[in-house]
Amino acid sequence: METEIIPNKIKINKKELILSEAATLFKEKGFGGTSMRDLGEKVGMEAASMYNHIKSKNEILELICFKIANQYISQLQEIENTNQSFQEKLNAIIGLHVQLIIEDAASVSVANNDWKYLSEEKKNQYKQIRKSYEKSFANIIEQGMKSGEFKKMNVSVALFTMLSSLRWIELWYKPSREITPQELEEDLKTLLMNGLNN
Amino acid sequence: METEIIPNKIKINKKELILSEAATLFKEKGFGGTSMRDLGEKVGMEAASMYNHIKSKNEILELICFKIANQYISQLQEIENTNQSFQEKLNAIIGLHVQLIIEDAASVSVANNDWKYLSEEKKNQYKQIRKSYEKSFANIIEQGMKSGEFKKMNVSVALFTMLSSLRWIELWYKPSREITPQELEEDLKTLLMNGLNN
DNA sequence: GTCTATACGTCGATAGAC
DNA sequence: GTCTATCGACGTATAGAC
Repeated sequence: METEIIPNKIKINKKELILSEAATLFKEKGFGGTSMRDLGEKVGMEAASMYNHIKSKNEILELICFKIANQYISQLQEIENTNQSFQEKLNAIIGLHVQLIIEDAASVSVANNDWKYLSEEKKNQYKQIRKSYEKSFANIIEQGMKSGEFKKMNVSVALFTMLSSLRWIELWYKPSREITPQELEEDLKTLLMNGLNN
Repeated sequence: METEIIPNKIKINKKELILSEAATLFKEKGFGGTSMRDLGEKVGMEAASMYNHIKSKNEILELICFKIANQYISQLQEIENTNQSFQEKLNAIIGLHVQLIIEDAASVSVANNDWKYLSEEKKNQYKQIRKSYEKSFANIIEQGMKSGEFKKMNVSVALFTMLSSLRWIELWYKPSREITPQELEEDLKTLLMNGLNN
């Protein structure tokens, strides 16, 4: 392991550097719009040299997408296994999304937008993971409707409205915005749980 | 004009056919993932032959993106110029998005996702149009907050939450879904204006 | 492990016959 | 207006020197 610690900054190895720069570029220009030569330039390496660290351009995409997918899955499971009310669970999910986006906006963006460029096999795997995430999420909503905590409506409409309300953050949030992550999270919870109407 | 009417089906000319098939393919595989040869196959024509109808692959993208952008802009202006309450105006905007997506989901998807592949000049034009749309939308939200109709919160958070809540429909809605456009619109209005909580 | 050179495919687009 | 043939650019990836 060549990882070493430098004051206030974790120095990452070449492979991690490639993945990190790739996420930034894919977010900006899309997977198809980013060439290995573009990426090499950012990494400070000829395109050919990167093949000593990764197997293919597609492997980069896979590593990014599945890293994010696994984070969402594992954290959702933790939320599911608590004894909170359904309302509290939904609030926790909103917090989870805000947190993951703020931690690594570029990778989340790639997972959300460029997964369709995965190989057929990996794409199917990815879709299955996503589906299972949506199913768990939908279950919480549905149970909350049955318990009377939530309004009764089409569960898919509620699910996808919440999911996409959480996705735009990745496109919009920058540390320079005049809003803290805490305020962002607060407003989102208010809006989704109680609506805009006064 | 070689357009002619066939019972229950409007026969469109070659250029419109190319644009329509392109929107479907771009939505499915992305602009970068779709080759002119792919498109030619769907249209029933060699790739080279399409250049008798369009100037370039990029022109196809421009025509799709600006057609949609102009529809949103002009219809938003109509809503702005009415004497409704701000709440009613927001409801009308929700209805506008549902309607445009149901009319032409593929083109809306392309305008939302592939605009970044526009030429530098056209991309700037597009971003400006989008910005002006967002500004008008934000004004309605802000005025409603001032009038006391809406809860006071960060206007951008409210704006982008609403906008992205309306975007997922394009990815999800199919006529085969067990929900009518009317029910979809109704649930969206309830959720965004009054929240999920009971 | 990084480089240069390059193989080899596919891309958008054009030329010119019909 | 459609075709076949093809150009030149650029894509990913590999080979082999250092």
